[in-house]
Amino acid sequence: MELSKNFEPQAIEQKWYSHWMNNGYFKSVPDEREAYTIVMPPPNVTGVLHMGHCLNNTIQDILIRRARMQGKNACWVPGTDHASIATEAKVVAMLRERGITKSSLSREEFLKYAWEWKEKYGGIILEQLKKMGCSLDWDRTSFTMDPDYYKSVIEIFVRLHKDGIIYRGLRMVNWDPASKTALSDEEVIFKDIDSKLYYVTYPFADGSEGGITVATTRPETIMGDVAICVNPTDERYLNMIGKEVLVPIIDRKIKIIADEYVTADFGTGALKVTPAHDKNDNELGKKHNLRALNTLDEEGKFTLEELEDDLINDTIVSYAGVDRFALRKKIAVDIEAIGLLQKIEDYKSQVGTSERTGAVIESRLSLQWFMDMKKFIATNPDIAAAVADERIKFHPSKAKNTYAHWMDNIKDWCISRQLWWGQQIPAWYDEAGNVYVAESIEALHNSQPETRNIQLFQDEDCLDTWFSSWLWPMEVFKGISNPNNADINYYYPTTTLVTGQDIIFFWVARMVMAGYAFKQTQPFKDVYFTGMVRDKQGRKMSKQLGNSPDLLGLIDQYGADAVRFGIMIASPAGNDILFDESALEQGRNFNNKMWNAVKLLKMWEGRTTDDGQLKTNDNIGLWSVDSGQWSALWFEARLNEVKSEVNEMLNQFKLSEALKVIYSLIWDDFCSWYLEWVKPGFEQPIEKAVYEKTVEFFASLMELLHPFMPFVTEEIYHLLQDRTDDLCTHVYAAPLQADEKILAEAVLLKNIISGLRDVRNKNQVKPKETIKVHIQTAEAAVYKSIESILAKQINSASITYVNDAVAGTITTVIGKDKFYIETEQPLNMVGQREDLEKELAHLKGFLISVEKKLGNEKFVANAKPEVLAIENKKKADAEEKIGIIEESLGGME
RNA sequence: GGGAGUUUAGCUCAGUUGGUUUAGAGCAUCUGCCUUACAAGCAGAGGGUCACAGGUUCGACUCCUGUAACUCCCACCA
Repeated sequence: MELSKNFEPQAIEQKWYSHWMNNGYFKSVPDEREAYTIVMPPPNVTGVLHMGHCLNNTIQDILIRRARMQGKNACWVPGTDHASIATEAKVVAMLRERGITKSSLSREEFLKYAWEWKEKYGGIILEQLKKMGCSLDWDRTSFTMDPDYYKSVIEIFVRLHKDGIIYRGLRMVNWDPASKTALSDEEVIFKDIDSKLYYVTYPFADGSEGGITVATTRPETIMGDVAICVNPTDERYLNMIGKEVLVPIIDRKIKIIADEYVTADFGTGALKVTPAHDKNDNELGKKHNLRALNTLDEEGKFTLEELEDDLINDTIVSYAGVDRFALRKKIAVDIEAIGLLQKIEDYKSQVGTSERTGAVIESRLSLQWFMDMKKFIATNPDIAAAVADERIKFHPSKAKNTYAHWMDNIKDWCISRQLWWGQQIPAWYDEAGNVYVAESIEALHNSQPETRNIQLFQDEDCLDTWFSSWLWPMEVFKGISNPNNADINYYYPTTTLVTGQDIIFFWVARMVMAGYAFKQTQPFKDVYFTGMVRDKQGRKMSKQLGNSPDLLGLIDQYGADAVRFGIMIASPAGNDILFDESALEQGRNFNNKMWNAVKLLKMWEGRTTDDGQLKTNDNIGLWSVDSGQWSALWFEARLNEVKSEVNEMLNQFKLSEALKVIYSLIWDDFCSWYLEWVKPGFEQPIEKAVYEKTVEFFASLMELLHPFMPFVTEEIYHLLQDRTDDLCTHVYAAPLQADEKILAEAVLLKNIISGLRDVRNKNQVKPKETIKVHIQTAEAAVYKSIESILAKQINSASITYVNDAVAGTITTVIGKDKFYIETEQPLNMVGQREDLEKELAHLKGFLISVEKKLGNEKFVANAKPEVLAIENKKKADAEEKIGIIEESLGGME
């Protein structure tokens, strides 16, 4: 079979993914093995794959593939989230394009469109994950609005309501005027926004001279002002407390009141109180028994509805329906016209915006459903404790603090949304305003038969998306809808959760709560937090900036393995990653490197000589070692060494480092050293035992790399020799103890090869020119096992051992041995001297630092004996080397 | 305003409880090679007073204090 020049990923990716699927390798059913479970953070049902998903799912696939190869029962559950607000916004936008407004539709009609949309776009992201090689158990694909899932969410609501944890109340909520719904605190993102501070004077109501001036960023809310508040100790205003002033434009009489809450040194020290439009003002209003006059409708437009009829004038009427931001400017102009605007200052303030729509949030008094979180958490102390005591382990652990802080300061969760796409709140109202909560209308009728005769209306609102996704790790296994089934008992608690730090509150914390509250145990054991994927300059990836690469395009261009490599190689755990396309090139080059190694082996395949079994280390005498066999023994040891290292790193979730180590093992140790050492001369045969060992090594390397780069490794695994099994389900053998002695010998050999190549380079000895090497060493025996490799690697015609300097040669010192290199080149004595002198200076400097340490009585008295021994050895070594170099320099006179 | 984190080579990062030859890797750079697996490659090299200032210690990249810069989280002083 002729192999292509370079690795061509496209065809083989398709081939292997189908093969794995056809063999059902990703399917999991409970059995006697240990389970390794990951539930995928469900992407938004209408989303498309971006770099964040790529990172996240690559990590999950690495973990799940490794677990599978460790012989565990690996189960990775895919699925999507209905993403209430995000999806509804998209459906509304789609309808608008078709000339349909949401308000013209009934709930049923709207949901029909939404489901159509979901069916059309819902699967896209999951299909894209297949292209990345994700080994998900597709039969378990779940959706947060599947019938059973829906039922479970409702059931939990009812349960928590019964327990008095869910309640309905009129509260100040975060209102998103763009999507016309309430939001939870977590969905509000504060941004620094340049705004203005308007200084507005409220004249005294009794007609006396002057008035009180307030500084406000929101003049558009003055029609809702019900008081002016000052600090009771503020001497400027002492005599005004209790006086009445007129609200500009509307001329409402309001009192000047005093409260500690107001800080005297901000603005003018006087605050206008608008209880309907500000959380703090609302608190203040409650305390002082003030009315809350709402002047903005659900879209953030001015409304006169709650204003006193007798105060409404033409100006105010003209404001009706004007958007809050336009109104702000308008009112500023109007107040200036009546001489009450003192000045306008530039001001930077933190403004809350909607996480989804970006709209500026209004604080709005609204009747909503809430969860009393303090009460809820109190039902199970493990919720806070499990993370603190690392029953649930966060990686990186610093996320623990964030979690703890949030738990300590937890506030009630607003769970109702004025949306249709989602689980409709299972509450019914009668005309008298009584509330009935039940799983369904039938359940309600059954439990309270008298309700059959009452006209009931179900709450129009639906639940926050996160109120369904917090059940994800259990309900994907039907843990709520069908408790104690075989799956939930086997797979739950799940093993590892991989997710972004940005949803630690939205999702991670709430899953922990749900886990303990509804299943009495933790939802997962480890949480691996990924950072954010940023561009090369460290900017967030966003559509606006256009710096978000087209993932499928990248997969086409570089191959899925290269993309996986590229995103993982520079991905420190828990830190943001700066995505750079050159990392993908590195991945592609790596593919080619391995591909070419296969080609090399294929060339050897038909040219083996059968020279019996490979000798074991024990029966190799130093004086009769074959270089190929020695190399094989070395690589075996090296492989075992790295396998243990990688294993340890992966246990600690150091995925990026593990990949680096494997990369270097394959590229440097295997390709650059090992293959070159065992490579036969041109058209020469290779010893069969060595060839077979080499194939075995290569397969082991593919095994090690497979979780990271599944396609290329599976392909090579099969190319190396005919197989009846697949790498995908291959189970790792435990690594053996590495032979330390041969590892040390190899380090020496590598150093000498590099050192002598450097000498060749510096003396401009052409690569093709052979040299002769004479070694002056006290331990010639060690060299015997490696001399044939050494000779080949430095293109030396011979290696001989001498006891004295050889005249007319290039002299160099490596370790404690002297090397004399015979070449046809004219000798560059000056260069050599310089090199040796440089080395000598370095050693002398080093020796001084060691001697200084050893000369220090306190050091000798305090240092541990082993440290002292090391220092003494350093000193002896340095002195010995200095002696050797000085001798060499002397010989060069 | 409070809290957490980061600062090591041009770039991205390792550096485990203070001592392991006066700091390691990848990428990039430079030099030499079209050597028969691979120029998307091979061989070799250069490059860091470990952010700054103090302190503890026989000894500090590592521990402590302070400073600076950056990042993130929390908190609606209008």
